[in-house]
Amino acid sequence: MKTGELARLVGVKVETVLFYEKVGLLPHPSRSQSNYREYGQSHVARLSFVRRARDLGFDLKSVRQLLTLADDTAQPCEAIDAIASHQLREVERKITGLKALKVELKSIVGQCKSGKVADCKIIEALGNL
Amino acid sequence: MKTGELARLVGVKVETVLFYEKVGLLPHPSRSQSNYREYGQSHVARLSFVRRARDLGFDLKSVRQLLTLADDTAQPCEAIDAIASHQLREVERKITGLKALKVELKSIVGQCKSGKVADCKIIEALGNL
DNA sequence: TCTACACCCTATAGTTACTATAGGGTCAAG
DNA sequence: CTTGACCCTATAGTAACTATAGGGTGTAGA
Repeated sequence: MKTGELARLVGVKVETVLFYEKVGLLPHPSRSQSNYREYGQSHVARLSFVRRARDLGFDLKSVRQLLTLADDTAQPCEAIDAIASHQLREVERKITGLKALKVELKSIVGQCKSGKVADCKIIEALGNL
Repeated sequence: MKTGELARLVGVKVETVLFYEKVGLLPHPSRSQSNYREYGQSHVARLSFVRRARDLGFDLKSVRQLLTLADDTAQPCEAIDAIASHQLREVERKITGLKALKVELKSIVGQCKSGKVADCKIIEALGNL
């Protein structure tokens, strides 16, 4: 299949497919006479892997590591687990941060709907502290 | 005070101060004979406001809007409230997404610490689905 | 007085993970 | 035979800084 079909199949944009190829996450496919890329099932699998990892919040560097590790099937998978664990901790850290943020925003919002900016609690909260 | 002192005072890098000036979030300060920037209390307040808003997750566009609105103290502050409410909804949306992520990552992590990559549940989970 | 060092200046490039644009070729249908 | 949907490459833009290069300034110690 060509680029557009692969992209549709996996649910990414054509440009993203090209981008992943450029940065080495997707192998260079063979080309047709007219220089069109020709992808097979292995490319579908690889691209899906990348997307799924990205959706789980792994950055491209981690995805690259995971792909490298995944290709060496005889190795123990502690390194893979370490990357995933790290990612889990990162997600937990982000949630904690955002929850604190939410509390602060909640205490601000709705405080001065009918007031003038001069007495706005939001501006006050941002100005002080 | 000069750039380094302002930066230290508010807890940002010198480069960030210069960046905020360049993009119009901080007004151009006056200059000394030797062309050094000279900041006063108003700059400290403005920079603190920007940082605090950024820490609450507002993007620079929103910060710009808030600053513009804050400068017109006679206006009703509904517009300000709207921006903050939107930000609150965004934060809640992100938390929801990250929580789902966390559940998935948790179900993966620790599944195959002592196995080989060939049987790695993490790689499996990323490959399928 | 010299000079070392911390600080200031400008302008430009790099970061992440794409997304968009420009300026072209290819291919099947009407 | 031309319109439209698709493909190609290369380059620039996005957010919000961060880092670098290549220079000037100001002051404290030898």
